[in-house]
Amino acid sequence: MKKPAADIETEDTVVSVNDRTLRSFHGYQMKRTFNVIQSDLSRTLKPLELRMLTYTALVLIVDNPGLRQSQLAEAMDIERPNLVVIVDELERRGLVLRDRLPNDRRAYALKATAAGQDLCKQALSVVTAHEAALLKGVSPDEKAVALKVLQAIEANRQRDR
Amino acid sequence: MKKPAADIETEDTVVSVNDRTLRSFHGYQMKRTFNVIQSDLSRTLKPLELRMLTYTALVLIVDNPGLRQSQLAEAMDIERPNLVVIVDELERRGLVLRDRLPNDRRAYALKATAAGQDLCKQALSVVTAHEAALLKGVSPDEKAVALKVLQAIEANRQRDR
DNA sequence: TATTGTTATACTCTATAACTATA
DNA sequence: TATAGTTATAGAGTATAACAATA
Repeated sequence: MKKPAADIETEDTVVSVNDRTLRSFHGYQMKRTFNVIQSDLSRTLKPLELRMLTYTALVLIVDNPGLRQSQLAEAMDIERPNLVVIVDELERRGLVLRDRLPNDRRAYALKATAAGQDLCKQALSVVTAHEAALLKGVSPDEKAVALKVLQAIEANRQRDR
Repeated sequence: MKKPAADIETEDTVVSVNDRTLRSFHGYQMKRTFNVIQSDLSRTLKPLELRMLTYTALVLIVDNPGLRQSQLAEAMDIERPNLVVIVDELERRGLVLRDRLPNDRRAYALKATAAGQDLCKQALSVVTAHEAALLKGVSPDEKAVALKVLQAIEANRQRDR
């Protein structure tokens, strides 16, 4: 069983890593937490044969029919080339369709099939339950503040300098 | 220039992705935010030839001399095999040493060299400045709540089920 | 037997350049 | 020329099994 990083106990010493330096290094906690979310969510979605990326893409397509791939990539904050294989996978499984836009034959209008909508609904329910479990003991107010901080960090992103 | 995911504007439509489903999917925002931290931090550390993982390992070794590799891996929440190459890199650059423990010849006691301590100090200062920039507009209270939430998520981790 | 560090390996995610077809 | 999607590719992070040395 793993122990929290704050104090690592060994048979004869206690190594405190939660000191001056790392207390101020939020990236450290962010990474640990993201690891937890990523691995727990992967396990949660595994029975549905979805990963975090394919799940996110599916939800976005279901909720935004007609979305272009480049819009979807932007919404997911990934590069367009990396989205191609994700949409490929969803399309191969019959969950989404690539329709051509009538007015711009370069782009696709992404749409979920009935199967895709169905799987999305199932996935949504297990993910919601999973997140509720992870956020147990956290009040709605605290959740809201945390989300606001995450969004602030994203807004403060330093671009291309 | 990228736009926020909440509303994706195109020439003739506005696709809202910030709806019922994704508002409740915190992993989505976590991932976006972690991407920002990861890529910004990589750029910040690049002049020092450090990455997030090598930086974290170096800080932990500097602050916890004598740490074993398995303890360090646990503190960083990564698997032991993945830590080996990280310590290899730091050792090759003369930043840390692998001393043998006298009472357990299987394990190493990790220690930072003078050069390692020096680089750690430099890295710490650029990372601190970088985090301050990312957290601009966020109050200390909000920061504290966010950190608490992250730690709660980690504590609620679902293991091996 | 169990643990520390290691090797090898596979999979996923990320990032960039260059191509095609359309605009 | 610019944009949408694609291909190819490289790099980084993560996870597991199996091994040697030591406990």
